[in-house]
Amino acid sequence: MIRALLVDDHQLFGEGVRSMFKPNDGIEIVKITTNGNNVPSILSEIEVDMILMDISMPLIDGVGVLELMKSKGLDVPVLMLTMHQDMKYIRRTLETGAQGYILKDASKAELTEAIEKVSRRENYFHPKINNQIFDYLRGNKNPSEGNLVDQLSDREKEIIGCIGKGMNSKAIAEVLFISEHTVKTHRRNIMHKLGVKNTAELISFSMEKGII
Amino acid sequence: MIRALLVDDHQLFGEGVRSMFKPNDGIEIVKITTNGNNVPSILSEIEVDMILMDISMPLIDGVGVLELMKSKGLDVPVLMLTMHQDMKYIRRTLETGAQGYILKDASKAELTEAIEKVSRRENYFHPKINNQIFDYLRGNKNPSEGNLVDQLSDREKEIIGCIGKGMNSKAIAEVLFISEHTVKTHRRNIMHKLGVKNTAELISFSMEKGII
DNA sequence: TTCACGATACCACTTTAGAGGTATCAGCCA
DNA sequence: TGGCTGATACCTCTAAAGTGGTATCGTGAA
Repeated sequence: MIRALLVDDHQLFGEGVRSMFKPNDGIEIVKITTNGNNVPSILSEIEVDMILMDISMPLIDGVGVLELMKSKGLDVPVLMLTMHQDMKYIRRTLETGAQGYILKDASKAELTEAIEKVSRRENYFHPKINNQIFDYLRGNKNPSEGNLVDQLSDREKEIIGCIGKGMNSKAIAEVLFISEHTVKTHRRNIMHKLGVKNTAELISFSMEKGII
Repeated sequence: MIRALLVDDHQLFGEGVRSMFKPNDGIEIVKITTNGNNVPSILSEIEVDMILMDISMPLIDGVGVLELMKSKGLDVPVLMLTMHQDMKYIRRTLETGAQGYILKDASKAELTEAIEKVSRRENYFHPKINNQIFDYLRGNKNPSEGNLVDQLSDREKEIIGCIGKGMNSKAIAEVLFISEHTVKTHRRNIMHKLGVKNTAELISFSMEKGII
């Protein structure tokens, strides 16, 4: 019996997956948490063979939880679970050391296979994203290109959020209690880091990446 | 026993929800489809008491399915199921006649209550969005404000797409073989129609609405 | 057949964004 | 300690966006 911890902010999804596995499937979701920050304390209390983790979550995202685990020396194989069939997410995941990647539109059979493999510390990639993985491994050996988002500071993400709401530099300066010059400097740095030409591209990029 | 049809492109979620309901819950997911276009033919084959429908789906979105059902005179109560705690989605849903709205981070108990109510043709709104609903009903009795997106012409949507790619007015003019002046006029009209202040807000609004 | 509307185009003007710099200061890590 | 980085701030200048108009032309609906 493979004991799994499920980390997902969507209660329905979590409970659904839990009740999907019957005893003879060889898999049991022993615990569900909707807050990734709880993962370390849960791992200290109960023993699990692998973690099924959603990538996009409000308090701390899946990649954040992976990093948190790493920093605490917790070494449990992780299968990332997400809706985003998006190379940008997959890159971030691979770079932080997830064991596998599966889409939420996978079937039960695929999920079962993925959980089994990951619990044995084998890699699993959902067929739909395999090609993207190969492309990734072939091209771009340059890690600096991969996780553009991680290069952003919290302040910069905050600024992006304001821009997305339609605020101009002056308005942002007022709510953040900083100078308009500073806001403009931040905007410039952000655009340079993300490699975008203008505000429009910045916003569409940021929304795709999930920064907003 | 309430017989429900589930429309969701995420197989795992669907199978999860299906196996979550035991016979004594009084609810049975009798059919799952990942393609909303199949709903009319399914309804002609099997009888269901209500439909559980995801809003954001690739081929045809939840609102599209509702409209499709309406056009075919199919009258089955629909509970919309989504991750978006976003008034913009809720408006579209209500305007096309959904019976209820529940978030994917709801609990099983909440989902059960929602399904029961909707199957009896009562309205259900997830507690988290109740306040938003009330605000909506209080203000804005003006239906023309609701579906801003529909007011956009195809040309205007095309322009929005270009802006989202980071193109400026000049570049857009070149690829569309029109004058830069014309592009600027379109931008102005678009922003006026959508009620946004600047490009940043235009893009974030458009991406939320799914125009891009 | 008017009439409304979308697509097109132009002018003049103000505001904002964007790009080129430079610089200080606090915190963190080797 | 010394270097790196993020947050802050300022200056200058150009390019672009945004705002105020007006106007023609075709198409499809009333």
